[in-house]
Amino acid sequence: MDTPEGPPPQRLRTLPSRLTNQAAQTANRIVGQALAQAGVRRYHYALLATLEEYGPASQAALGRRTGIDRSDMVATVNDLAERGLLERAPDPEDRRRNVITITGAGRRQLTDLDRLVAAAQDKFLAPLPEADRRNLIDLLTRLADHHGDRHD
Amino acid sequence: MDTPEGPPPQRLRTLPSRLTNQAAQTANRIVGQALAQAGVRRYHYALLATLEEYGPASQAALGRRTGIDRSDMVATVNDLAERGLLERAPDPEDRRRNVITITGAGRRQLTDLDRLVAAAQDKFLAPLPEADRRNLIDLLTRLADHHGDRHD
DNA sequence: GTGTATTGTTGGTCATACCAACGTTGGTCA
DNA sequence: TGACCAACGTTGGTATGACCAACAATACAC
Repeated sequence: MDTPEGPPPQRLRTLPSRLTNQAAQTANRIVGQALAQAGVRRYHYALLATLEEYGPASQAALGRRTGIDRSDMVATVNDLAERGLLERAPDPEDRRRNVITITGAGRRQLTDLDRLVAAAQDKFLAPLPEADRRNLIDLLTRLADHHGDRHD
Repeated sequence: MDTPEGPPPQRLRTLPSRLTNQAAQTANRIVGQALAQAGVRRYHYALLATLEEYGPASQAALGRRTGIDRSDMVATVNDLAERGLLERAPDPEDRRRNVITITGAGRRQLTDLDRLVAAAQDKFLAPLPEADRRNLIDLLTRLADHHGDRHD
């Protein structure tokens, strides 16, 4: 066999949306595999990191910070609560809310995850020297800032 | 109250994999909406573009070029065949294969899609001046080239 | 000829990202 | 005080993309 691959068409080869997607797919594969070593997914990591940085918060507030939908947040909190990585308690000051608090075990788990995620970033960005990495982060940040506020 | 939004945690804010994902999500939303105006999805566009550029090919070959899985290719070809945008015929020279050929209607549709996709790219990259766009494409291409050949 | 590979196809799985609707609760303001 | 409206957690969906395993038919190599 000798035609294992042919290049994708010109039209797609340099299409920014497609390149971005490919990179995201690669990143997700690498980060996903890394997190899987600890038995968690991206949502879990994002939630633990947010809790540790901002302290206890309601599910809705956590959803706003992480970009995770309210309904998906329910399942994510369920998962982590079952493992004792966070606690869900009714908010006495507003009975509509649950207060979500990270536990000691959660913090310890987060430390491990940080290490795994950092290694994954390095693998993802392997071909780029430091200056290019900063450059990429800058460009993507500008895209995120511009599109961030949902102006459709 | 007045904290409708808070920023995501520091840990996530500059995480390359996350920034890449956000950008990809934005791109997919924009491109997806554009293609939806013509009633198609990304796979459909990729397939039509590949057919037009390389001419008739088997489903497996098309899958290799586009990165679409064989099984997903079946459904994609089904969709487009039903609409008369391509034709599926058994290959007389290799009876395992189907030869997929784009039709005149397919070419016309592709012209429209090209226009929609181009506009979507522009919307996606709106905050970046031309030099930065080229820069971004370059960086992402280098990532794709490095990760392209599945070296896990 | 026998065994191996490829092809199209079926029928799944998983993760992410959404949306609509519901009952409960809080807050507004008339 | 009561009527509305908004926010919350929750359930139960949907769509898309990206996979994987298995199968019968066919081609190819030895």
